[in-house]
Amino acid sequence: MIELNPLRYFISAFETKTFSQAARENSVSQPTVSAAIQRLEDRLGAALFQRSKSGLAPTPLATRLYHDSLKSVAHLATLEERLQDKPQQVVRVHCAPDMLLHKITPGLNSLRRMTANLVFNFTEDPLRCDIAYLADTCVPDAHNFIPLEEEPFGVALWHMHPFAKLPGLHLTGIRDQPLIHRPYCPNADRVDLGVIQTAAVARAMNDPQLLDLVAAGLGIAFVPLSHCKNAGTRRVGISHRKSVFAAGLAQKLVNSIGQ
Amino acid sequence: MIELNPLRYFISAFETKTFSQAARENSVSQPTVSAAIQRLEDRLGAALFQRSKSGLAPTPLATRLYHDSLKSVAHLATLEERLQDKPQQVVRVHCAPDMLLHKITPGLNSLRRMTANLVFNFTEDPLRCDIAYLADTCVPDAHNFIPLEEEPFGVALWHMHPFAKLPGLHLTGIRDQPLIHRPYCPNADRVDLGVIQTAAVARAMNDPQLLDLVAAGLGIAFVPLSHCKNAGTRRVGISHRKSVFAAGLAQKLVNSIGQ
DNA sequence: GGCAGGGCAAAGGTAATTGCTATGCGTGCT
DNA sequence: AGCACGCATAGCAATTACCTTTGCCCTGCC
Repeated sequence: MIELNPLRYFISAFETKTFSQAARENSVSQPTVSAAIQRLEDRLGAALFQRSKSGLAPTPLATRLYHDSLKSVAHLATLEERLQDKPQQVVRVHCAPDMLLHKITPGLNSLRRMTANLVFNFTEDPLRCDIAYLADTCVPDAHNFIPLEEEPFGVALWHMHPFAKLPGLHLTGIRDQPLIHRPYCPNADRVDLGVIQTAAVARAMNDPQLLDLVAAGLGIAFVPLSHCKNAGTRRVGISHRKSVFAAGLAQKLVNSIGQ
Repeated sequence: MIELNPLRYFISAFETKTFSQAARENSVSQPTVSAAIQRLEDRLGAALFQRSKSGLAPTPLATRLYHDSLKSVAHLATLEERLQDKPQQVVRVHCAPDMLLHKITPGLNSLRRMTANLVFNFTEDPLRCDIAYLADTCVPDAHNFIPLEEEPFGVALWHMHPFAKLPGLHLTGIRDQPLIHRPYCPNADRVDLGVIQTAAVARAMNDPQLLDLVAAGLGIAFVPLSHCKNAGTRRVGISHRKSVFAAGLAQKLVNSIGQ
């Protein structure tokens, strides 16, 4: 009999492609996930993940198992709450325009899977919300915020940009580049303004939009390094900042995401 | 997190209304089922069964839990086999005309719930089948049969029959009663014929049919005691016989049914 | 090239869970 | 009254599930 917990660990691992993240999402240690998935594989007589040097690759069997078990596992995981007539829980989520939602979506996902009758309402208001994902420089005083991590800034470049292949980059080399501004970013003045203002080609309204512009080759932009995953990028040290969460269900999410 | 096994025990208990039968169906001891359901109730903070002196009565909560969890549990219970591409398994079942299917249906049920791609094909042929439910007096020699239990015979009476309220019955009292014959029963000659042949009012083709006739008040019949659960009945000691199962998946079924 | 960080696996120890047997008690049937 | 059956309790054994520590490898950074 395949039990529920191993399947939960597997589902998280399959979605995030890392055992460590799966462990965090399920509030267990990484070896626990390793062992559980090992047992699963032993029992099925075939591998679920290809452990290569650089990350995990799910096998076809894993894909089948995932799609086959997801619904039932999620359903049983929320059985308890459902039977107790829990009222619908609305969680208001705010994601600042200079933050990328995909950083917290795995956490939201696992939270929803474990909670019956849960609805996420996204809001523009960082004050009247249960979870806010924003830079610590714009944390409202009254709120119970939790520091998440620091991340260095870098330069986002079009993947075909000539600089994209350079091993490193100097600020001086950027002077002539068309720059896309981030007026909504609390650190915008510390990054953009100190370098060059004349070559501005656009003023975006949020970072996803901005990254689209970069990816289209319109110009370069100063963004947190983690924002450059999709568009080709090289980094240059400029400053640091912290990302933080608001209270409410936040602690669970922090456990799912932070280290 | 509510695990799978307790839910399986609960589902069996809910269906059969006895913990002991649930234990047999799941190949565990009765205290195990008791404890598991106790834990379930503790966790939910409410009773699932009303333990009265005469049997179990499921609470509304139990009904909700049953319908809510049945599908998911059954789905996950067969995950393993499904992932291993088990071909469809056809199990040919024979139920003799003098046996009542409902005796083995709980076993069939739990077997199907634990097995992926399982189909029961019912057949009239007691030789070419995987499971046969029949009296030991008609067991084919070559087969690997397993004795199930002995059960005494009795007299099936219409529930409004004047005899139905008597504490006991003598064979002499039956002489004048209209009798329904069971020509398909291997012991028919040992029961019917020894008593009276003249008052026969019908010759049924199988026991379910016969019991319908009894329930309609057409007459009385000699049948195994367990056949009289629905129609009002009083018993008279006549003879014993054994019921048995054939090989194949039979052992699992025997565990589910026999003591 | 050297160093730090992150991720996976293996080993050893601990605690909780799950199951069993044995027993007692109350019912119902004979 | 005696017997069979079903549920609950108690005490016990064994598995398991988990954690921490450690080591190794890869990657990214200086």
